[in-house]
Amino acid sequence: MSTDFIQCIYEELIGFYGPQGWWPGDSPFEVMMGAILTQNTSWTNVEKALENLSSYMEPQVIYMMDMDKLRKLIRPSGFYNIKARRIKAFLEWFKGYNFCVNELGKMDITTLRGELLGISGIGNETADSILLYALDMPIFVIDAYTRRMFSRLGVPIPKEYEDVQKLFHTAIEKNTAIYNEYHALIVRHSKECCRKKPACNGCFLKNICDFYIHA
DNA sequence: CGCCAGGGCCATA
DNA sequence: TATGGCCATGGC
Repeated sequence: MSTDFIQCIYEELIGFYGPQGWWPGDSPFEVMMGAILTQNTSWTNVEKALENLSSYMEPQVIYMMDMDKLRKLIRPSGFYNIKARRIKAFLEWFKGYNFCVNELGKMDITTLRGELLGISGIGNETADSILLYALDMPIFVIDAYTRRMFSRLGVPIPKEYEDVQKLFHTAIEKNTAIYNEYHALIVRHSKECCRKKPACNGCFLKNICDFYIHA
C-alpha cells in the first residue's frame, strides 16, 4: 500500500536529515514574496532578489513601488518582468485585506486557496506554499521534486495536482508541522541525493523501497 | 559551452 | 485534455 510507504519515507527522511526548519524568511510576507520569486528558479537566485528587497519588505511599500524599480530589484531571480507583474497582482488582491496577514489567517482554507488561484501568476504550488509556509495552514505542497522522487521510488503518481495532493493528504495525518517538514525534506533529499543518483539507486531509501514497492 | 532551477500562462488542436 | 513555447538569471 503506497500510503504506508509514504508515511515510512517521512520517518526515514526526518531520521536521516533531521528537521529542516522551513521556510527561510523573516516574516510571512517575505515568505509570500519568496514563493512567487522561486517559481522555476534556484533558491540562490531568489535570495539575491530578496536581499535587494529587504529594506522594502512590506506589502504597502512594494504595492506603491514603481514597476521599473521593482523589476530591477528582483532581476537576479529571473523572469523578472513577469514576476514583477505577479507580485503587483498579488498585492492588488492583498490590499483587499488591508495587507493584513492576520485577516488571511482567519479565513477558511478552501476559500482562501480559491482566491489565491484566482490571481494571475499564482498557481497550485505557489498558492499552497503561501498557505503552508506563510500562513501555517495544513496543506501539502506538491512540486516537480515530489512527483519525480516518488515515481522513481515506484509510487504511481497521478497527473493532476489535486490528485497527487490527495494521495499525500490521505497518507499523512493532517498536521501543519509534518506537512511543512515533509515537503522540505523531499526538496532536501532531491537536491542532495537524487540529482547525483537519478534512479535513487544505492541511497538510504533503497531498502525500504524494495520492501514496500517491489515486495 | 550547455543545462537547469522549489511554475504558470497562453495559444493551438 | 494535452502538448509546446515562452519567460531570464546565475551556478556549475
